[in-house]
Amino acid sequence: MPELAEVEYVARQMRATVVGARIVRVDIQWPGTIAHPPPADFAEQIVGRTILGVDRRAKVLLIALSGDRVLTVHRRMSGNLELAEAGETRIPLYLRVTFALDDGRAIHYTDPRKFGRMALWSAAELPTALAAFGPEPLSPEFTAERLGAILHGRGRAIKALLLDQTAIAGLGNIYADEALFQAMIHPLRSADSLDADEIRRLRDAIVAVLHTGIVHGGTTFGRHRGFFGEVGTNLDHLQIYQRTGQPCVRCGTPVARIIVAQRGTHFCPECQVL
DNA sequence: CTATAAACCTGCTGGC
DNA sequence: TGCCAGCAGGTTTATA
Repeated sequence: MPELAEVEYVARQMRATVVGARIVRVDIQWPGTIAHPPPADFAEQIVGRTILGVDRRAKVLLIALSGDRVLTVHRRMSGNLELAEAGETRIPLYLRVTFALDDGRAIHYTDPRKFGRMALWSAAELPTALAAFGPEPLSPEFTAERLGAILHGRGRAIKALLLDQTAIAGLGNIYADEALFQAMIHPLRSADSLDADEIRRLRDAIVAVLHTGIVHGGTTFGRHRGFFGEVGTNLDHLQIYQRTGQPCVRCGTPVARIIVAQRGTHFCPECQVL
């Protein structure tokens, strides 16, 4: 599923390939994808604008357009952005939105489950649209001290807090499980029960698993694809997620699975004790 | 503040 | 072999 690492990887690919191109047509195959403004206005307000940059906040892709507009894309569960080269006429399965570029190429947004959402904002509106997110885990401000302040006084399970986008931005089910395993912390531990050493380990583990994910083009467990349609290979580097019953890579104990915050949660009962 | 559930969707898996 | 219930999970909204 597209979490921070998957979105960041595609943002970098797009930055290198479509910045400078002008969008000459927007076709909306499934209007439900467009959250704001109404689909007809969305298309009309984008046509003619040039892509100036591509960035990311949390799991949201930010495409800066000329005229002080920003196109936001949240892929949710199954959305993908893929480049179609000039002359490519094949229409991909589950196509929801198409952005035709002035050089004949196109950006295809596919999304089988239709959970993903796009919106167009003025540069002035953008901060409000993104206001609820917590700190970026890959930014310099995400120190052990900062994480400690986030956990302080919170009685929730640490895994539930890691998934809370207003606490920390960008972690999803895969990388939350991986970070907790690497830091050797049980997912049901109360957030404010972590000591200073555990907080430091968790901070370092979060940064490490995200960097690993980005380097390998993201985790393709379900449908994630890169901008060129390629699969991410980070699945080969996961140590705990979806390994229920298999031996723990650290101690050999079978990996356990429980439900935390309504999510399948994988951990080693020997390395991660309550 | 916290927990829980439902809703949004559809492909896929497992049980019978 | 074929059918179908149930699962998967990011986010929002509602309820307790």
